[in-house]
Amino acid sequence: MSDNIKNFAGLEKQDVLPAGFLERVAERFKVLGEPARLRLVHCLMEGEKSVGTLVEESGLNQANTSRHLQGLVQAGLLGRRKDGNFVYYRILDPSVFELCDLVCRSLQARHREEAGVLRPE
Amino acid sequence: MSDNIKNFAGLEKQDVLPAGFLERVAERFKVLGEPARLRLVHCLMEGEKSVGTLVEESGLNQANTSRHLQGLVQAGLLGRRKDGNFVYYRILDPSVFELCDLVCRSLQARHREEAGVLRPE
DNA sequence: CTGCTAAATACTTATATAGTTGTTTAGCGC
DNA sequence: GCGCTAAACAACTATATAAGTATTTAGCAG
Repeated sequence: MSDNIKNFAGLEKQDVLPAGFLERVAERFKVLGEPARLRLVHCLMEGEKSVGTLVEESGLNQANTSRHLQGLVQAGLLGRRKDGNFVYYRILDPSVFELCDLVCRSLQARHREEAGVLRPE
Repeated sequence: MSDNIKNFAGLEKQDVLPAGFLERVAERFKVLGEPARLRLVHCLMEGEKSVGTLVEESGLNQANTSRHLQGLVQAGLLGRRKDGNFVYYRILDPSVFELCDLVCRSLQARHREEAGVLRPE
């Protein structure tokens, strides 16, 4: 509720954005802007899981699963743990929960507005 | 802090996600996952502005500005108002503020972790 | 009507990336 | 060593989209 919420975390309006700043923020959004990766994140909300498990639950094939998981790790959202023949992934950055939650609520609100007062479809 | 924050806004873990649900969430993230659009959003955090003003302030050319603004409108994030020869855009969905704020804080936290205690690069 | 300006659109090129398939690497048991 | 499995990687295709340029549309003033 402070007024810096109207800007980018703590930066005043008149501040020039640091070089590459928007690019890094965009990178975060971008990695979540893909249904496949979002699906993996959703699966991992139940806790740490192996790649094989994620393949089963997500419906993605093995190669896609692996690559998307890497993207999420690179973005700092997931953590990776190797145990013998298996590799386990988990959500590292708790902001993921809040980000998804925020978007969902916003979409629900918009949906309600569009539908007037009531109407599931 | 409720436990549905660990999922997608109000959905229980065992719930099957509605068809197209992840796609719509991803769409939201995707539209913010572009530095140019993020820059426009940042400009608009000061308030409603015309396309021309946004062209000046963002450094994007006129065509790109116009097209990116359209994407943001379609996603429901911006509102559009036409007045005579000018078109004014404004932020419609307040969740944008919180989303950007969240990502920024998360990036800052990560940056601090990576740097140990101190070290700009 | 003729200019003039603001914004949107059309068209092109270039790039990025998701998906598929097949192969390779790494770790286990024997 | 061999066989088996899990995960990562490579190579390719297809698609999406950002950027640039040029054009068109819309509204104003005269």
